[in-house]
Amino acid sequence: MPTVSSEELAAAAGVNSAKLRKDFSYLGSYGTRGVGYDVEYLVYQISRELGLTQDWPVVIVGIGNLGAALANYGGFASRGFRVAALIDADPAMAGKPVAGIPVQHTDDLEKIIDENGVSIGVIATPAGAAQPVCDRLVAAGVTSILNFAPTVLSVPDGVDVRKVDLSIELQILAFHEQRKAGEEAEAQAGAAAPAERGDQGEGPDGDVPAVMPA
Amino acid sequence: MPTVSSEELAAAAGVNSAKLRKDFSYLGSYGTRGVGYDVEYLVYQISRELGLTQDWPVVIVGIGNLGAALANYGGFASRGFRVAALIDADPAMAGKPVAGIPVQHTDDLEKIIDENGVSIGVIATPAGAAQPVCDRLVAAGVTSILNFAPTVLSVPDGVDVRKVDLSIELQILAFHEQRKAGEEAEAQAGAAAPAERGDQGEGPDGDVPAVMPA
DNA sequence: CGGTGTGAAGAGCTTCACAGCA
DNA sequence: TGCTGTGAAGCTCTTCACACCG
Repeated sequence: MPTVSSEELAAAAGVNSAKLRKDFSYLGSYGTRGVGYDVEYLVYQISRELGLTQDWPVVIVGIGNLGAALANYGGFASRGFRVAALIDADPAMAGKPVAGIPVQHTDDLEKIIDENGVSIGVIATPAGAAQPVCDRLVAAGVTSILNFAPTVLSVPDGVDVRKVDLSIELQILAFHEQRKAGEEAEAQAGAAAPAERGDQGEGPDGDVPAVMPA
Repeated sequence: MPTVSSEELAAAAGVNSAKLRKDFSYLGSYGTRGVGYDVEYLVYQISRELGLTQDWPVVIVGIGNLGAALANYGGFASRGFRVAALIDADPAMAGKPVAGIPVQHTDDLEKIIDENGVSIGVIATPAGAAQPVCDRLVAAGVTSILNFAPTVLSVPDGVDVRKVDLSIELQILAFHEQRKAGEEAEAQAGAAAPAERGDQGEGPDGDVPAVMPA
């Protein structure tokens, strides 16, 4: 498929084609009127804009189950991320390979950051260790942190933190589940069929419907 | 702290106090003018509305690193989730306890769902196994699925799917990181100081700023 | 007086609709 | 003719500002 129209892409993504065209237009005029978008060129332009064509060395601190899962996650490499190092506080872990990368000890954190030119750190430690690890990462020059620990991190200005709470997604599902149950009960009692959202509910976009008074 | 004002909560959450009050008002009028909100009562009301006071049995399918990490994740219990069962296709895993729960074999999936009244399933399998597992979960009565596998699942109407892509958060960080670098270069060349977002970047809300033409 | 609850104004985002180009 | 690129309309979400109440 050498070219694709905004209509096709919009249908695939579940959005309005005008919105898709407007969004693309912010990147430049990469489409051809009467034809559509050249797929290869479009992919390249979007990749470039998102930073996928760059090489981003990252370190993962805290090699428990989650850290190991992240180290093994295949999706990183294809998006320009390179796991430069795995770091853990447990001396017993040191040297052990995880996902083919030997785990290094926390003592060497600063050296590792420096030598690899790392600007993005992933924290997958227990809650208690997160803030100290964060402080050391920042002091060593990391300016973006992805935090999986259930703690709110404080960082100086200029450092970005994103917190991932694995239970939030479950909670959103439970919320919808609860509403489904409520609507069923309502439908039985009442008459009109309740509207149901049919979108593909793609991950992190916080699309919880407004809560109206009962 | 028996009561709290919208101003305090808003500051803690990094949002506007008017928004917070308006949001709360959709749940009912739980505040007291001149005083604020009764903390305990507020917590209860919000918990109830979000479904945290209910018991949600969930099954986790695919007990690799990620599945194990999820099974061990402490945040679930406190939000009303109970890991009813762990399921894996590997016979060698069967019976082995993970997070204190014995892993069961995929063969018994339907029975497990049924006996535990599970309506929420978590898929942490490799990509290839996700759709078949999903189909079986749905056939067995699951109506909400949290998908960690890098695949888009197709499900019948009435079933909610949420897809978590662990690399998306990293990508958002990398995007900001790239912009920081760009802005620095700009600031050196030009004069005006570029605006910088200072919020706590809380997890899944897809707040990527609009991309403007270079 | 202090702080909620909320109508109204404002800002930002989405969709429409069509001019314009291959 | 077909589909992009985009001004303008429409809509939703956010913030303001203040009446009202404990």
